[in-house]
Amino acid sequence: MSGNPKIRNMEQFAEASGLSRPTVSKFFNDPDSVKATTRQRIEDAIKRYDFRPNIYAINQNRRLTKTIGIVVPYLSDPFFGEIARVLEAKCVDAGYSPSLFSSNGSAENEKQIFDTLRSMKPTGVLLAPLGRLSDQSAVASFCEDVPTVLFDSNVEEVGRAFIGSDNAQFTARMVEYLHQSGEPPTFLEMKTPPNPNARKRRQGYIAAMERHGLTPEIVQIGGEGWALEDIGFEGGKRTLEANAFKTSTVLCSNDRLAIGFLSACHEKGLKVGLNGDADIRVAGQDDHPFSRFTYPQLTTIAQDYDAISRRAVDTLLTLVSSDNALAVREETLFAGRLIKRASA
Amino acid sequence: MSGNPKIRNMEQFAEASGLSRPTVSKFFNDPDSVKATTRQRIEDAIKRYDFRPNIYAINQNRRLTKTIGIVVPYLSDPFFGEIARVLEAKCVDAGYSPSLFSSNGSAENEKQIFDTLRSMKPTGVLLAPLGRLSDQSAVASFCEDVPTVLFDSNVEEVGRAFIGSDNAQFTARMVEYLHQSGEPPTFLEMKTPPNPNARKRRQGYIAAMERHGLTPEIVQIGGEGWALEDIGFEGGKRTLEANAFKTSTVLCSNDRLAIGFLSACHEKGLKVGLNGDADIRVAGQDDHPFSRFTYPQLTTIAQDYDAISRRAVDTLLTLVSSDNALAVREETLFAGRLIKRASA
DNA sequence: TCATTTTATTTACGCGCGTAAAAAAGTTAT
DNA sequence: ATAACTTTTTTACGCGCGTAAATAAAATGA
Repeated sequence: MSGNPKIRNMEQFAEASGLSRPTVSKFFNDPDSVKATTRQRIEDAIKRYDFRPNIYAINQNRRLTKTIGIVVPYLSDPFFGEIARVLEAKCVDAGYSPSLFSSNGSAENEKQIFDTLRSMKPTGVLLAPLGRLSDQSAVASFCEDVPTVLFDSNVEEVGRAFIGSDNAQFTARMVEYLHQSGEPPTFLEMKTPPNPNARKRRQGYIAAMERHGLTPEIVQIGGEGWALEDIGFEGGKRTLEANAFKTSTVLCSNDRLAIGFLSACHEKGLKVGLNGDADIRVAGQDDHPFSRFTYPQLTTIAQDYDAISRRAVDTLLTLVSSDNALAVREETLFAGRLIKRASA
Repeated sequence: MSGNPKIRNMEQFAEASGLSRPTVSKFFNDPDSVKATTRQRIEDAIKRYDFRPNIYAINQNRRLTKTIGIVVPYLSDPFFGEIARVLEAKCVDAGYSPSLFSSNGSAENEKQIFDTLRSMKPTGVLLAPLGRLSDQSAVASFCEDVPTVLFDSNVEEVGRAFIGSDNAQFTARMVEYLHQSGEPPTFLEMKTPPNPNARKRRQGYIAAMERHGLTPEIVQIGGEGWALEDIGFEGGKRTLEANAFKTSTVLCSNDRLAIGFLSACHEKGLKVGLNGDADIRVAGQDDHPFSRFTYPQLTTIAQDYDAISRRAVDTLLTLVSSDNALAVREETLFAGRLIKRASA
């Protein structure tokens, strides 16, 4: 294939394929902008010499960088890993080069990523901010500079659009189910959760309970950071020891907390499940990839990964293709689907 | 801070800070290459104008791109998520800009990433190849073109170095423990595993069993791809139904398989554990982040994440700083640590 | 203080490509 | 075949920076 390795730039490549450099340049910007026969000649030459234009030279001169930044708060979390995977794929499909970053739970990292992204001059950015932990003004000013679509966790009035889950619906649906199938749940959450969805979920829980004429029962546990399973385990253990649950049905703010809490239940010798011989029912929210493999399998509300990521990319693309003219900042919330499994 | 937003390039920045462009350029290449007072003036000016040189113009002209590519086979796998996180941090510490890619289990993606990386002209690349699924010649030719250190899964004779775990030691240690604490294990693995470590682990198992004068018992389950928990669950269920385990101690090729297999055991009503009243003992390998939260908690061998990632980055950096003169391709294998938990 | 060394400036070119304008060549319709 | 259109070529400039060589200025040292 690469018979002649002597091609070092577009000039030489154009010469070797018997065309002028501007024509070749035009092709690389949009293969359909040249005549079909010309295009064929170039594509043949590409195979023959396997030439690729220098991306740095391209990006230096183009206003449209053809690159999209993707930022998630914690890539080791399979939830975000999965989201990132889908987002990447969709960007590639749309002809963009995704560039992936994880702030790893640190606002300092997040700011550094913003700097890097600014200097990359990307077409647009898909950003799942740290939330409460973020440097709010840093996020806001970044979104001013770069066309950004927020996802997963919302920051009011910031970014061109927000795509996420309808957290109020999540908890409402789950409360309804738990209530009907036995007993209304106590809500288990962190006192200072790293993810801003937590607040919406608590509010949703309270609202749902009150709609049913029930008294909300909330247990808040300590801990900081993103080691949510550990926090759920430690906090759950302490709470169980203190006998602080008013009911024997627990709805956790998210699946990772629930996964830790399940461990705490096991440690305390509690049998978790829906059946009559069980001591406690436990439910989560998110349908985390591992929630199918807990024991018992975790009842939860599934986030619509695919819809969220598809819509996020679509929104960003229409945004940047239409001269950034999204009249009004729109928020799209997707409903969750109840996944009944053995834990509740 | 950004009082004067009029600075658009290094020329203007140099003027605004009362210096010449070459001096400023020198500073950005190496802040210590200019006099302390000059450096201070530039650093003040940076804060005042928050100027950052155009990375595309920089990279076009420098041979040393100051960027390092990181490629993993599956980012949604928390194991690789964690490795990637540590690698990224270490690259940043060393003054490089890491660029993260996941081939998501597809050789096609992997090749595309190679192309992207080639055009990025990175200082070096840290690559965990897909292994068996990789286009072997694509991997080899890429490693010819770009200084690459392989990690996690080895490809013979390819790349400048390999850093990974001593898989033979892993299985040997585990077999020894399981043997001494009860009964030697049957080995559970995929018939066609996506990760090449699997082969080494099987061989290690066989060797270890024979060293103890025992007959190796291997159960291979079907399935393709990276949904290892599902594969472990489905295959495990079928195997249990067929009563195919010769012993009631099972060593899984990796933790994710084990996590799925645990679910299969629960579904079949088997009690997993070390105690006398348990039906079966299950162990894994890797110390996957979730193995502490299975029920029962998974006994496993811990990969030394930190040592592997630290060594991988170090090796790459010395490699590229010493004119790529690593005399001989070196392979570094780290031993695993036995983590005794409740499942075995 | 003057000679020596270190550091900064001036000047000038190159990197690989985008892109605009005008001219040339090729294509299609009548 | 001629006019009208489409596509390609020519020419030429610019992007923002690296970098080299010669020169000038500043710091150091005895």
